[in-house]
Amino acid sequence: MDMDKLVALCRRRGFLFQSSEIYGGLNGFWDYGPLGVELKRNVKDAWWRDMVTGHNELAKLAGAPSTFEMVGLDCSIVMHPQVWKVSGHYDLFCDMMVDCKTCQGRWRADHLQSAECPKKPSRHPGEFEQCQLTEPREFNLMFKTIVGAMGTEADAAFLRPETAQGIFVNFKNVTDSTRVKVPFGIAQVGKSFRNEITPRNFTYRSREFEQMEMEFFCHPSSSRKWYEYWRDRRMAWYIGLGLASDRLRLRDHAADELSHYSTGTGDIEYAFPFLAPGEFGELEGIAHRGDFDLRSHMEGKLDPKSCPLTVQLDAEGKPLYKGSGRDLTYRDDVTNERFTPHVIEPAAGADRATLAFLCEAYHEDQAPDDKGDMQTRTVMKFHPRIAPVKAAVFPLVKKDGMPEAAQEIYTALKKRFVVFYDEKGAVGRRYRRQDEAGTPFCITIDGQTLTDGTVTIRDRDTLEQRRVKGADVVEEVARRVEG
RNA sequence: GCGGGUGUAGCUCAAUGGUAGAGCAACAGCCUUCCAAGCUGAUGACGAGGGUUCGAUUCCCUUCACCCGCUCCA
Repeated sequence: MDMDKLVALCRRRGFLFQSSEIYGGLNGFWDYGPLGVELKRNVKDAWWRDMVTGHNELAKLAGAPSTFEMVGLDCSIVMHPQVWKVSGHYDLFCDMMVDCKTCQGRWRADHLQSAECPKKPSRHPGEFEQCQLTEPREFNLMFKTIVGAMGTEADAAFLRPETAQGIFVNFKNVTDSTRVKVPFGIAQVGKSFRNEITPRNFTYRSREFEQMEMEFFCHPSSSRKWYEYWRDRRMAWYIGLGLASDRLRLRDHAADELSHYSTGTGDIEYAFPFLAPGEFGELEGIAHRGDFDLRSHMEGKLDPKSCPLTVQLDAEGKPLYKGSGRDLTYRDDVTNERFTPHVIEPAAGADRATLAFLCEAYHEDQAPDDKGDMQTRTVMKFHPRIAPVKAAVFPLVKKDGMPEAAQEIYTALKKRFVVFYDEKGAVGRRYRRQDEAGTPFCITIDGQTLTDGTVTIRDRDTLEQRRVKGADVVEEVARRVEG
C-alpha cells in the first residue's frame, strides 16, 4: 500500500491534518479531523472498556492466574520535577550531546569512549583524523516549561514524557481510597510529550502523542505468569479489532536485551507501509518492571545497572535524587505478608494504534459504475467497532416522501450511533463517499419502503444489500456493530 | 541535526519578469428509482518573510513544511 495515498485520503476526508497548517505546519504535531477524532476516540474507548469498565473482577478469565481488579486514573501532565529525577527520565532525557563539526555527526557525550569522533573511517575516507568535536551541549528530550507567572529557571517543570509515573506516584492514593487488593491494575489514557530529534513517518513519531498505559501490580511470585497473560491478551486485542496477524507480530525481547530486574519484555509490532519490507514498528511494549518504580519513589532513584538494585549515589555518597520516603509497600490482609508489588506494564500508543488501523483499513478494489464499467474504489475497511461513522441513511431519490421516511430512520439511529444523513446527488456517489470514510453500513430508503416499510442495508465490504423492516434497523445495526 | 529533492486551487497538471489557465473533486440548482451519470451556475491557488526591479509566482537570500538517505530512537 502506498503511504502517500493514505496520507492524501486522511487529509481529504478529514482524518488527520498537519498542526497549524495555515501557518506552514509544525513538525511533529498533528490534528485529528472530524472523522479522525471519532476513529481515535473509538480506539481509546475500546481500550478503556476492555481494560477498565468492561472488566469483571468476579470472573476467572482464560489464561489469567487469578481474578483481579481494574481501576482508572487521569493524572496531570505537569508533575513535581522530582518525579522525573527519581524515575530516571531527567538524566536520560536531558542528555549532553556533542556534535562533530567536520562530519556533522551527533552523539551522546556519555557514550563516547574518548574525545575522538567515532565515525568510521570507512564511511568518510581520510576525514577521520580531522574530525573536530564541539563542547558537550544540553539536549532536552523533555519539554520544559515554567510554573508560575513570575517563574524563573528554579521553577522549571516538565511536560510528562510518559503517563506511567502518574500511576506510580498515586499507588498509595488508589489503594487507600478504593479497597482494591493485589493483584490489580491502574489504567490511564492521556497525552505525553517528547522532543523527538526527528519526527517522521506521519503520526508514527510525534512530539505530542497519546498513550494508553496500564500498570498491573501483583505478587513477585506470580509476576512472570501475569506478564505472559497481559502480553497475550494485548496481542488479542489488536487482532480482535481487525489488525491482520501477518502484519502484526509479538516480539519477545531476548534475555540479553532485558534489564536485569525484568523477567520479560515484549513488543507488539506492526509492519507499517512506510517501513522497509520485513521491518516492523512498535505499537505497544509490555514490560515486566519488577519493583523498580515503586522502590524508586520510596527510596530514591535506583541505579538501573546495579544488581541487586541500589539507590544511585552522588560524589559525596548521598542519594543522587531522593525518593518520597513514603511507604509504597503492600500488606496482604490474608497472609499478612508485606511486600513491594511487582509491576507489569502494557504501554500502548493511541496514535500509533490509530495509524495502524488506518493503514490496515486502506483498500482499493474494483466496483461497477452505473454503466457497468469497473472503476477503482477506495474503501476504508475499519472494524465496525472503531469505524468513525456506523451507518449512513439515504433516500434513493429526493421525492415521493423518501426523504421524510429516511429522516425518521436517521433520527432513530442517531440516538445510539454516530450516523450520517445525505440526500444530495446520485446514490452511487453517496455510497462511494461513505466507502472512503469507512462507514460499514448504508441504509437506503426506496420505493418499496413506502409500500411495505422495508429498507435496504448495504455492506461496505461486499456491496451486498439486504432488506429489513424499517422498524428493525436500529437493532440490526446494533447487532452488526456491537455483536 | 546533516546531505539531496520538492513546494501553483481540496487533488492532478499548465503558463508567465507585466490581470495565473484547465480537468477532476467540493458547492448551488435542474434532472435522476441502487453504486463517483448528465446539464447549468457560482466559488476557489503561486508555503512564509526579505531583497533586486517601475513591476517578482518567476531571479537572489532566509525561513517553514513535506519526501528520500544518514543520525537518533527511553
